[in-house]
Amino acid sequence: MDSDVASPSSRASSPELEEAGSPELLPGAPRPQQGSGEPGPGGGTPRAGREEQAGEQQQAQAQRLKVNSRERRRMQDLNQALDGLREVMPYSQGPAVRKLSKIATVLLARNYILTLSSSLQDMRRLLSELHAGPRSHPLPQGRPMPPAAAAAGYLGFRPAPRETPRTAAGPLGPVYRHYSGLPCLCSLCQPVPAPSCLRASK
DNA sequence: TAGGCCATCTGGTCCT
DNA sequence: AGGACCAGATGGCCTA
Repeated sequence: MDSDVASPSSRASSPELEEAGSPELLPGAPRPQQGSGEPGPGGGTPRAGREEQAGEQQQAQAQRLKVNSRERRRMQDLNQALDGLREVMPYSQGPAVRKLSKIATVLLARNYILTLSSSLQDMRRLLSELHAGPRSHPLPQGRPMPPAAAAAGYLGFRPAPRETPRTAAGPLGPVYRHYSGLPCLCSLCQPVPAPSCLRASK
């Protein structure tokens, strides 16, 4: 909830755009990059030609601003969606905890879903076994104990407690922590192919 | 100070 | 033609 959903940006890095006024072409953002320099050096056109050119430039500029604005909005929507995802993720949230990075959020969400699916399957199997034979032992002898408790933990998941038994300084960074009593969701403990950008390289 | 993360701009591509 | 999506580039902020 404390996320930056409402604010235009979560980081101070974003050059505060004047929402209503002139959003584009920020004062401190002269983008000299990419050879998008003036297209026409002015091929000897007289006054009329120059005015026409200026008009075209203005039009192109306006079009650019529009595209930029749309793109900005698109990215903000994406970030909102990510914030929504963070809100339901099992990691401690609060002012003292840094926000999960985007990539960590996505990876964690995937593992979370996988774990929930697995737990759900176990629960269903348990239920069907219970219904099948009332007198029989709910758990076959040789079978490894299903993580029923863990599943229950997930199904009735509460915001993680303060205590953090051990930390994972892995791909998910210092933000994510392992919690006692809950199967780990991080990519260290789950077979999730970590993208190259996350592989420990230093 | 280096590296991580991020927001933004921009050009390209694809789709409607 | 216009919009959505994507990826590369750039520069700012923050932390170890």
